[in-house]
Amino acid sequence: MKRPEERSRAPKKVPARARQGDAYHHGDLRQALIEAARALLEQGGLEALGLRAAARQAGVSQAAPYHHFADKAALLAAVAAEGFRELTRAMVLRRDLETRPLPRLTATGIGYVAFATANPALFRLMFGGPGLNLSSDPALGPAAAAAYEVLREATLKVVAAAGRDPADAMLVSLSAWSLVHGLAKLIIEAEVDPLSYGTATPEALARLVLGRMIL
Amino acid sequence: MKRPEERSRAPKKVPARARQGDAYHHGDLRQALIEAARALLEQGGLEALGLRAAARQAGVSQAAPYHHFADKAALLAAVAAEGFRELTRAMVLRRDLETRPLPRLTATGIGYVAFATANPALFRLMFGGPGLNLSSDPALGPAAAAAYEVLREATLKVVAAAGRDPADAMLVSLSAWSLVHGLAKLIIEAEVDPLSYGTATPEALARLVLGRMIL
DNA sequence: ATTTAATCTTTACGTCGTCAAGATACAGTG
DNA sequence: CACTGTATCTTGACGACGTAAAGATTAAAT
Repeated sequence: MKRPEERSRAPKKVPARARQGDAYHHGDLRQALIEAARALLEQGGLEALGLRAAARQAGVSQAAPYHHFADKAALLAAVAAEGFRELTRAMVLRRDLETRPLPRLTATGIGYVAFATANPALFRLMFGGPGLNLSSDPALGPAAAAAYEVLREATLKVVAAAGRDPADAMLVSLSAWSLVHGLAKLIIEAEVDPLSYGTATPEALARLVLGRMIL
Repeated sequence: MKRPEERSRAPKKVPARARQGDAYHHGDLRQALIEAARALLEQGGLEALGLRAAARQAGVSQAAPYHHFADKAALLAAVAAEGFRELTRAMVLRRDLETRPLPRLTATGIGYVAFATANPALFRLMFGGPGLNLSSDPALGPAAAAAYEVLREATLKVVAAAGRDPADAMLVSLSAWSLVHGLAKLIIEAEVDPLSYGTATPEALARLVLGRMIL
């Protein structure tokens, strides 16, 4: 009984079928567990997400997940990594609606906040889930770095277009990241209400805050 | 057996002594539990903090805490509330070293980041501990609001001194809060290393980022 | 067709949050 | 001072969780 960390995970020689009558071998339990975890996350928040609950939701015994994930943290990391990829998509999607550097940066930031507020439990998991840090899982760090890279690149272009010292770009990126991350977290955790600021949606509030941002 | 939520908590008619030989009645178990929780938090992080563990640390049986806290979330809320009061002190302390409005605001923000990075587990608990939201406990929301008030007041003064529209103050406050909160969270969770920015301490990095802040 | 390896199940252990029932000590009344 | 109520603490138990070990079942390779 080989344990997941020692198994080759890349080629995986997929069984080419996932026939339904097969009660024993599931087909792709790994993905099913990730999806089950996502569903639990959206319905009951972080506390509702557990290994046994995910196994139940996937219609499988409680110990089955251990053939696909080393432990609970590994499942959470897989879900979080998927979250970071979705966050990246959310930012890129909005960024590409604009052409000039500054609006592109602003749109990227709005995408960040929009994703976070639309998926609060997932966002919470991504940053500081239980037993989870960005360097724990080998796939999690890169996924997070890719997301940040979108923000970093956008600020870099703005700094260049503004004729600023490129050496400042790193700090500007960090500031921008801090601003959008903090705003997202505050809306989620501290229950900052967009309505209190005369805006209907979190995106609109993000637009207001980011509009005040000066390099 | 009255339950804590129905008990009068204010006057409390303190037993006037906490003699040591008394193995049964503890003296002030409530405070002892809070302190035990704080110790667990600092040593083992959020996951190490549990009702049973706190009871063990306080040298008391597993069910004893239920005479002082309705459930686990109530204990966490008490610890978090204390955290918010300490955060407030940390900000006020640094703010009062300055006299001009803008440096006072900057110092307040640096205090925020310094406190968060010095007490990462506590800060995590304060914003989004398990089963904890700022409106769950009747004492938690006010403690958090008091902390924010320090930041809000500092930005208000700066906005006034700069001759800006006071109506903007709310948004400026939110932006400042977002910036320091995001920076603190990123240092804690995303492992942003101050050394990568040529600074030795989180405070120094905060000073750099906040130095870029323009109203 | 036989073997090997991967996947899934059952059973079990220790820990956790929580509850119910009982023991113990304090506080105020007569 | 004795009595009584009430707050506090203990023991014991229940169900849920993460995890491990050992066995059953199926797929893939020889």
